[in-house]
Amino acid sequence: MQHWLMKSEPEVFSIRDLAKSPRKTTHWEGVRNYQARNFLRAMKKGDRALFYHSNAAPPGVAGVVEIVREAYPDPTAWDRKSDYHDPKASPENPIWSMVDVKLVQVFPREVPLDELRGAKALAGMELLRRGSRLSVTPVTAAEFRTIEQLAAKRA
DNA sequence: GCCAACGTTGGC
DNA sequence: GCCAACGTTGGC
Repeated sequence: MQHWLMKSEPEVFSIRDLAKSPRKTTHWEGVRNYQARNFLRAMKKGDRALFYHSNAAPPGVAGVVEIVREAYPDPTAWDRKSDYHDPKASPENPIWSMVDVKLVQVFPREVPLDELRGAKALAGMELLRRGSRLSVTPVTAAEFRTIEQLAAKRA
């Protein structure tokens, strides 16, 4: 099983929105970066991902989701009314992919970014690299476990 | 709201 | 293929 981290701006879609969604499942649409898209395509059913709140105060990891459907075309790419519209995409040439994710757990507390930065075990995390902006990144099993443990701890 | 870092676009 | 200009991300 692989592990991942997926960013979402809570003002756009938060982990609470996911908890309120039918079957606690959503389409992870709108990824418009090739590297992030390729990570989406590498995801396997049953993989787990950390749900990260970006552009938040404070930003941090809010919980865990599971990949319940592997990559398939993202129809918002050729929807001219969508914020994620890409004029180069079409049903014949979808370009962009999405997966479906299901909520596994809302952490009892969010693990804020500064706490991630303070954890020695996370020193190599892609998310923490200076200038890192990728919205989907792989995470090692050890990093994933470390963050779960931080979430279970009192601040 | 600012701005550093990064990705993309397009002229040449 | 280079690279300047531009747009976006996301922490602060």
